[in-house]
Amino acid sequence: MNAHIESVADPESLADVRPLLSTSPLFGGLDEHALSSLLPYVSECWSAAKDILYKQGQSGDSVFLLLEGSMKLVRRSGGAREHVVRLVRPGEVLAETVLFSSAGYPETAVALETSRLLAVDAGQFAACLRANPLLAWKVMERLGKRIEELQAQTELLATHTAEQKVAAYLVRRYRALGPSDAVVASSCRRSDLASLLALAPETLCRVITEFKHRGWIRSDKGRIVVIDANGLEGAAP
Amino acid sequence: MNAHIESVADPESLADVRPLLSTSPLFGGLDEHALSSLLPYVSECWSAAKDILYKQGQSGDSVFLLLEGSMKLVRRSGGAREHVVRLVRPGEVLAETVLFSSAGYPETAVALETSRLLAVDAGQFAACLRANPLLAWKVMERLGKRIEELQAQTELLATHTAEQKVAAYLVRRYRALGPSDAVVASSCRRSDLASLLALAPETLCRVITEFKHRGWIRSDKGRIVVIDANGLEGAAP
DNA sequence: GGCGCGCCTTGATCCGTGTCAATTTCCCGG
DNA sequence: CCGGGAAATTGACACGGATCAAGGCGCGCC
Repeated sequence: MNAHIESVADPESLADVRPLLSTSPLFGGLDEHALSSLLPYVSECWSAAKDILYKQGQSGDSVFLLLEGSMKLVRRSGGAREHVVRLVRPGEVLAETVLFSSAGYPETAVALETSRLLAVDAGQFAACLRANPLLAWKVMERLGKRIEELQAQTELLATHTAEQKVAAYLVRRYRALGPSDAVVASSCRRSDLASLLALAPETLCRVITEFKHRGWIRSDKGRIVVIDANGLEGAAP
Repeated sequence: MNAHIESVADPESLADVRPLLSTSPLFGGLDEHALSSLLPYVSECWSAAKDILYKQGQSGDSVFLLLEGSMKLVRRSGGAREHVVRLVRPGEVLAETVLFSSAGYPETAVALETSRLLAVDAGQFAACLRANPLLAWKVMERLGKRIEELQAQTELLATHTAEQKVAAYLVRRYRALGPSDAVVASSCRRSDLASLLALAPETLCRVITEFKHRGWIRSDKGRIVVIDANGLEGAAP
């Protein structure tokens, strides 16, 4: 049930990791020396669908980079109420805040499909950051992006009408993926998406059927495909 | 109407700036050399009530540290609808994302009362970050805190009932200030607070009077004083 | 010190969305 | 290929909060 983490001592794994690092958005552009200093603390890691990669509150000893697949980050605050905070796609970083906070993982990470990740030891990574300004700079850029995403998310939740929330979300995802790929939401249950947008699953369903009738999107078994981005934008002020 | 920025060449100002820096949460703990390298790019800066410190979209050339007073950050997205994104208190940093993004200031900063700030040149500060790993580390910690705050804010907005939103906000502020100071919201209009919580001003008003009747808070002309934090917590799941 | 504007407050009404419940579809295992 | 269960859909209904409208208070300006 838990994620399988490849041993760092596995030579096969080590051989694989380096090219993965250098092509990743986070570590790309680092010089040879920086990459080598990081390498011993990086390991490949797989999660099958529904696997829990880490649990909220658990002491955080790794930061993750998602290579393939997708994951959802779920947070349980106070009551029994559980809330999807984020959907993670390839190229994104999970559990960044573990680097600074000693409170452990702030949320639970669950794989939506079979996923491949890189796990980076948090303590060693922090040490590398202090020694390598270029790497530190890249991490800061990444944190800045996360802040912008979160601001967009708060704005989305501040919107009152359900149609605006969904339209704004679809447009944002559509733009982030580039117009080449119109598949916006995939491999996540409707109820997960609803939770992310702070909507009841039934409401989300109604909005989606409405948008389909207007010819803005197409819903292809679990996937949502954007057809008319302009139409959606008109509904998301 | 605009903020008054002291010239960096003003010797009086320069003399003042150093102790301000070393006692600030962001720059405190830096060695002499780092402080000195930063000093030429830091200037003191005042904003009177209702002054605009910077405007959304304007090219961002400075990051700010609030020393005294309070400010609100307002964002206008798409439509004419304006939305308060954040209330800033002394010790906090404004416009951090300007360091990484070239899109200019992401929001407009308005002073709620007479406020004193430090302005740090963004380009020079970025250069210092690259040269000084300890400073970079402090900035990253700060960014991590902002991310946690934003996550708390999204969670707050995802809450559906108005009472829960207000109670959660008051408790969060109360804890952040330490139990010594029970004055949670001050110097901001009710409508600003309502906008921050994505509520209609009328609704916020009703909730506040309700909480007063329950003996949880006291509302003293523009200020809100927490009396019974436990009671509030009971309403904020 | 009095006037006037703007904000807070209070009241009444309506719409949107959460909730509950029933049915259908999808997915996976037998 | 068929069967079971979970998720997705669709419908009916009630409730919370947004909206509209009016009154009261404080504050700044003259």
